[in-house]
Amino acid sequence: MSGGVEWALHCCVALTAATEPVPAVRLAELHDVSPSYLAKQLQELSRAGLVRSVQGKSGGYLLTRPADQITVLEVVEAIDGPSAAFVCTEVRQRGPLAASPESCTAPCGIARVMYEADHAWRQALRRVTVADLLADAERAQGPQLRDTLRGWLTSTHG
Amino acid sequence: MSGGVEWALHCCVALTAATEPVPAVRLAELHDVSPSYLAKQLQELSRAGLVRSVQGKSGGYLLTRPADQITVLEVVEAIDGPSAAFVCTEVRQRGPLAASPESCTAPCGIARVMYEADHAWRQALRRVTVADLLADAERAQGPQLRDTLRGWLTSTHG
DNA sequence: GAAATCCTACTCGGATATGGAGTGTCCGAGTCTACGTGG
DNA sequence: CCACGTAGACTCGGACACTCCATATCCGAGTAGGATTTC
Repeated sequence: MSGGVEWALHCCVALTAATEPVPAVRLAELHDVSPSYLAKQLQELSRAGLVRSVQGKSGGYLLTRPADQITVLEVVEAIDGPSAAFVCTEVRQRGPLAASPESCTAPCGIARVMYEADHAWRQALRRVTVADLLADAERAQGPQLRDTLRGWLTSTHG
Repeated sequence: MSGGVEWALHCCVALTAATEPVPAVRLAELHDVSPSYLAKQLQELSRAGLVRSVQGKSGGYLLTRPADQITVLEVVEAIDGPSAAFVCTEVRQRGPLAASPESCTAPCGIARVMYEADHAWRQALRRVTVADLLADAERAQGPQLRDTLRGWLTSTHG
């Protein structure tokens, strides 16, 4: 899995506390990561429609939906792509003992197991929203976290 | 996910029907894949203890356990490695609003979601055994598949 | 005929090149803000 | 005092290098089997 997924999720959580657009540079500073690379991730989130980009002097990024309507799965798929990790190359139809094409209408057992596992994985990611992530962080670091975040995001930095 | 996982699984299913060691070259011919690359996958299966290698003139590979005692997860982990896809870099402890180390004894919400999803994925793969895969293939291609495989694997080829 | 020996051929195992995707970076196009100016 | 125009600076967006891992391959170490030779 791409490492940028973690950054993107953290950014979504931070944007939950934002009331005005937050530039990519500020999000990068908040998390102490490479600004130029984070910009790429945010770009992908923008393409996926999860965040809205505002151009101009006081521009930046903003969530397009309430945090409880953005699932972790959506963020992951925005960065890593929506395609499944396993791709069946139809090995059963190759070689000297190849199965007849008409007996291969349904995916083979191997592919089916992989697809089911992939489905279970996605299901687990779909169950959790960005709002849940923020709530968890508040539980660990104190309920004032949201306000602290908002304050830091909106304040002007040297 | 590594594409070799598919090959390895097909090989395990084929080895289910084998009564004597099957060389890597024959398995490659059976599935019409690159012999030298398949050899690497079988080597990893051997390292993981799923198959036993027999050297010498009529050597090859053999399952070390009954097929109903080999889960798909074991094969996947043998090829792709046992480590989880997601690695938490502890972003929460970095930057100007870093969380205090003592409040980070438990994994953060993001990591937890990822680990749970990973667990669900592995659980789904653990439920299915190589024997199940063979049974499924027999259901699709006919019950004589196992004998056909054994015959082809043991016969001498040009 | 049987046993010991040697040779051959075949097997796996690890070390070795290559390609593509992920990683990381940069600069240009676009646009909002703010200031200055004129009425 | 207000409206307008212009300049400026800041933003995102896409195009451009680099690195690392998955892919693909090869050759050497080791061994079982069989043929040969000898008793």
